[in-house]
Amino acid sequence: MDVRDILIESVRDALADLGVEPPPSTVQMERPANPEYGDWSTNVALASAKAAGRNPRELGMALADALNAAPPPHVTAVEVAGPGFVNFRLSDSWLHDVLIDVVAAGTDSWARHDVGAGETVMVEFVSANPTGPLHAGHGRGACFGDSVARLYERCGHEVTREFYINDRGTQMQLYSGSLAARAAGTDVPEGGYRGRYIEDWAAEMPTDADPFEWGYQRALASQRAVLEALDIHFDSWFSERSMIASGAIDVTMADLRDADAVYEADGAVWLRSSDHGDDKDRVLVKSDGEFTYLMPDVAYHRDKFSRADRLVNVWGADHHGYVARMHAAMRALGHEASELEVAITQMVSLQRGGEEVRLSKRTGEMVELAEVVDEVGADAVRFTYLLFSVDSQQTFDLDLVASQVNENPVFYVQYAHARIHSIVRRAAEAGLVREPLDRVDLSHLCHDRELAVLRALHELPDTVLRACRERAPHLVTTWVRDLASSFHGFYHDCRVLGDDVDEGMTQARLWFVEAARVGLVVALDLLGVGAPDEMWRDDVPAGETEA
RNA sequence: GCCCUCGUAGCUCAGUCGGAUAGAGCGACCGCCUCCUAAGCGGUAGGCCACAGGUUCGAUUCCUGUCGAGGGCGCCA
Repeated sequence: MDVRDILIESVRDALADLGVEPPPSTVQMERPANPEYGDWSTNVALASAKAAGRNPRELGMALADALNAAPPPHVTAVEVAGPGFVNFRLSDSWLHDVLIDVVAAGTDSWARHDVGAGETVMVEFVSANPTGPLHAGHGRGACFGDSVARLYERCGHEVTREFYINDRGTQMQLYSGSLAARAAGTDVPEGGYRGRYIEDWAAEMPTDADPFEWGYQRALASQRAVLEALDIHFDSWFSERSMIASGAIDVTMADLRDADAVYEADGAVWLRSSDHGDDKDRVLVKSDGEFTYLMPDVAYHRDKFSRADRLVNVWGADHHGYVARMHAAMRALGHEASELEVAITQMVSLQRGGEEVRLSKRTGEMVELAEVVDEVGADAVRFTYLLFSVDSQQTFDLDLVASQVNENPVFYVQYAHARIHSIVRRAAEAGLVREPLDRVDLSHLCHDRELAVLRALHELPDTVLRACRERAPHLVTTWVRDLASSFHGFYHDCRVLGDDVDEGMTQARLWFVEAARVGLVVALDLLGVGAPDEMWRDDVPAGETEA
């Protein structure tokens, strides 16, 4: 049982014994930033004083007295501080229990949850038009979406990753028209695509190929390749065109009519989206008989709901205005808005040498995601995209990330893992075998550096849960940087192996190092970043030290 | 005009489901390798948490307003 739950239980029991009415609905138990305030702290006396009609400080004292009279496991002292915080001091043994939990669970189970059991989630992300390569701006949504999917999986959901392909419509026409024009040496059509890749691909295109189909496959192949390079794999690629053939669009329209959610005006068919929270009604079928982009999109989301309990969409900030209308459409079809969650990623601005690079497929100025991956590597790309909250705009300076390889935070974290592996390897070379955990005396682990690592490990399960709930993978990035920092501190100050290290200490630390490894591996996997066993700088060959 | 996100150290950003002394990296300065990889560790300097009100025992965190940055508000996709 987690120490936090133990403490919360004991607080509840003590409050009941003290006759506190009404009992608090929740008891907050957190680890204070300042060590002066103990290892764990609760504000329950402050929070429930008013309802109980008692003075917070006095209530806190009574609570502390009761708890001190019969201390819960690990607790050495309970004190009251400030306006009525009740602070617990624990022996290091609570952290040794954390180590035991971590290594018992291992990389498969530590920080795994079952809150999502029985719920299927479909994460739809990237969904770029098949009219060109993915650019660096798509990278953020790609890495974010995949990591969110990993978080849902870790929390027990059954997850499908889906890529929606807009394989019909105006943009496709312009794209294939541009390819054909380039191939023929004529001017690209008005509003067409002018990127360099158009020239390259037009040159590649066989003369007898259909520019539409060939161009479609070419773009798709390009996008798929770079996603694979980033270790992002979709379970399904959903074609917009397929919904024409399957009649899904017609069925959707019929459903909307049955729900009295559409009407005709000015020769067009309108969705009554303003009945469901949108600013205004939206056109589904134009007066010329063509669909707007919205109609197939609604049909698509309707289809997704037939395949999953919960939908998560990852959209760029330039699409946030469509959230309300899509929610409205889904409500009209009988779904709750809460079943469709739209995560908005703010824009990525790219710089090269401090100069802004504009991203636009139409003007042709772009930086391909594939170039970025080539320059800095997949791990650095993923880690960099997941460094910050997607609620903030991000500036990605290609030169900086490429040139600062040695200062990149991803290497800092991966290096911690490499150091662990190094210790394990040396131990094996020395013929050292870890004894069964129950025969190892963990009380050796009392160094501040060791305790800091164990405290961090205790937080991972909560961090994962919160990162999933808030769809915020950067919380995991922040956590793993913190763990790496604690571990490097340990590595610097504490030795695992050596003639001058007590045997019992070596045994305890071998298990300790295993626990740290579990934390690193779990977190890096959630980010989709590798955990290498060795890392050698280019200028320092393996086995040598720097001059 | 309306909607969304953001405004925290020189720079890039964490922290914000209300808590007790606001953190990291980079940059600057000063230290640490006879020792499991120095892609490492430690220290110094650097903040009216944009601004003004409000709620609260308590606000960087919640609410309102102002200012600033970016993105949206089509019978375009």
